[in-house]
Amino acid sequence: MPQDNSEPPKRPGRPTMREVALLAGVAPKTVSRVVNGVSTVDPALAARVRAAAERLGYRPNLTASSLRRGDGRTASVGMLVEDAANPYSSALIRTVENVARQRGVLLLIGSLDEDPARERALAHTLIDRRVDGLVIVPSGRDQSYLISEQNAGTALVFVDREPKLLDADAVVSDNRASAITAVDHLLAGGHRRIAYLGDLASISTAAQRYDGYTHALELAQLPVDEALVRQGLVTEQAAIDATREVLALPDPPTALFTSQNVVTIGCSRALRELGLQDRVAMVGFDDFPLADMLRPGISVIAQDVEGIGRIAAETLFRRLDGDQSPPATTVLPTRLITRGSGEIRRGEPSGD
Amino acid sequence: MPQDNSEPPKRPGRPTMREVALLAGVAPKTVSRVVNGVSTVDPALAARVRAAAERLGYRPNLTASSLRRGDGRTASVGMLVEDAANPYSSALIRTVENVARQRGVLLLIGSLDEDPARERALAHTLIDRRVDGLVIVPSGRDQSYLISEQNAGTALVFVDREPKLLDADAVVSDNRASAITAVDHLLAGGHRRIAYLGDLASISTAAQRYDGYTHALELAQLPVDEALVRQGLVTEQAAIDATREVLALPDPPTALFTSQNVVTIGCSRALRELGLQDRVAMVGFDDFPLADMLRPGISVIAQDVEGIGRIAAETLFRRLDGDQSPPATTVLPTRLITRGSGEIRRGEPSGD
DNA sequence: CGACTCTGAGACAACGTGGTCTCGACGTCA
DNA sequence: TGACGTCGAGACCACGTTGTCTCAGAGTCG
Repeated sequence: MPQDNSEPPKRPGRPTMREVALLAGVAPKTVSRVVNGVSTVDPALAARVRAAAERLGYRPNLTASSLRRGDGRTASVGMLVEDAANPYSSALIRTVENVARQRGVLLLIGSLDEDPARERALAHTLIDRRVDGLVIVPSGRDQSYLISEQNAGTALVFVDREPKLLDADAVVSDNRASAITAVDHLLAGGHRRIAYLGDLASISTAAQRYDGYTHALELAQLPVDEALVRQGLVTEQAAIDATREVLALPDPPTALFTSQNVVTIGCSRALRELGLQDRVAMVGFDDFPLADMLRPGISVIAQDVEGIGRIAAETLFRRLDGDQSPPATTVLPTRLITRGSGEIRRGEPSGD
Repeated sequence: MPQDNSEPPKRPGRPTMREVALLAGVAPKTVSRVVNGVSTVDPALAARVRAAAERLGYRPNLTASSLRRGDGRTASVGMLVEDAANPYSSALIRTVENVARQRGVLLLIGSLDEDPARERALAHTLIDRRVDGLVIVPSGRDQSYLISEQNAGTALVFVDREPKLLDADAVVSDNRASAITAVDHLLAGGHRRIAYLGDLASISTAAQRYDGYTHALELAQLPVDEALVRQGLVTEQAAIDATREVLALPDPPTALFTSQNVVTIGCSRALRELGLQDRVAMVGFDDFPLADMLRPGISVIAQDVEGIGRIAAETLFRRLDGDQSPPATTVLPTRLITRGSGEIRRGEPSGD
């Protein structure tokens, strides 16, 4: 029977089911039933329990609950991205979050900064917290360390880059084909000397984009001039420097293909500084905010980030719901968005 | 003693301490000691335990651990922001993550989309997972629902906006003074009709910025013309429409003060469409990527987002380390960044 | 050499919860 | 009316871990 003294609980720490049970005059198990909405509880009893819980400020302990529960699910999912602050990663996080929220699942996030050691360390920390699944944009070249986790029932979905030495679901863009599209677009503008500016060649997507670049040139029966290829550009400043250097060559490129966000922005900055933004064509990989507001607008290969995130999340939850089909890679198409910078023809300044 | 059959564990689920103990021929408690690096364990025994753990692919269960541990800490912190995808929120997340990582603490994140109901719901979900602390950019006007959690020992730090009906630490920018700085800057350019374009007046920071706007005008002995004030602009499109409307007035403003990111970008877009970007001055609140690459560059009041995030995280962990001093609000200064748009003088197009 | 301390490892219980089983009360029907 | 089924609530224990206590064996010292 509920007491009627109205002081708040003075004991430090949090009230437990036992205390609620004591106050309501029932067994802890009955409190458990009420909290979990089991329908066989007498409505009057349930009301008493709820009142007691309310009075004590009781909150169920999901940690204990998931420990005891049969399936051991924690209703949380880990997400490892390159850098939570960059637009691509944060858009991905938000999209996965949207899907997860509908299931009452929370996201644990971590940034890897392209560091394979951190990938392993953070993945393990997440696993030690028994997340139900992991969404990973991998930094390393070997995910075999996750095999035992996969066997133990942790759902794994890779995003942007496929897992290595591990058979798991992945959701990626068609990097090679998209790079070919970009370079073809520049070739159609009459360009014959097209530079490639990209980040670490060790990143598989970067490698695929470079592969597309060389392939497109070969198809056009053009040589790949090593002098026009600059890789390993990690910072905006590196991209700026590289752009200056290739444009200072005796026979400079008339167009640039940039393999990634940060590089694109750096190149764009360099072109502006040199006053060449209307004379040198540029197509970048990855869209970014305000790309349309620059003059000229920056033409890009846009990935379907929301689609990628949504499908990744859906794939993950399908696995958690018991889908046993063999792991598969979903390849999403990209889109060439023409805004001006990519439509500058050889020898003709943009009319913008 | 370790066995030497080398098959991987076939049992479904994850190996536990007991199984490691069994394989190593020790008591579970000894495994616990080894895992936790207790130094009193015989090195040879510890090595045997580690080998057994390795062979089984054992990973400690932090869920169970934190349940049993005296302090009940989970080494995780919840973070509720407006929208994980927006640059301000994602920068904040990343900064807090950096501090948290040094302590091996993980971040659980949630987006509120300015929905007070979601704030409460997500805060409770995080509490049910027994996060050690919460970093919140609040959406609602009442955080008293957190009082019991605060009493129960959950550390709380509010960011960007102070808590209401709750006494807790906060880290904010000086919104009112910064708005005055912005408006003064426009007044110094000779402007007398300055529009205010802002988002929901119900958001405390927006209200403070508006307050600064009116105050600056009053100090200059100028009237606040209601026709030049547009609030509740939540989307970029709303900002575009509002900009068009105020500029279509019989006596249009010659300068705009925009209270927030999305609004600033919308206004900037509208000015461009109208061809007025070099004639109408603009200062925005909150910096954003590429603001310097537009023509003219967008002058802004920049918050010290990294400072805010870092101090918020440090304050949180100081509380978790036992700091009992009364809750305090840390106010961080902002910085006016002049890039062109705010330096357009009345009646003179920018020379940019 | 016996009583002492000290050290390292194990036995035991408990953290907060939910699965399982039990049991009393009640209703039903022959 | 008595045997049986049903149903709601509690007793009991286990989930994986660690705090506490115990204890065997080694070391120490008068």
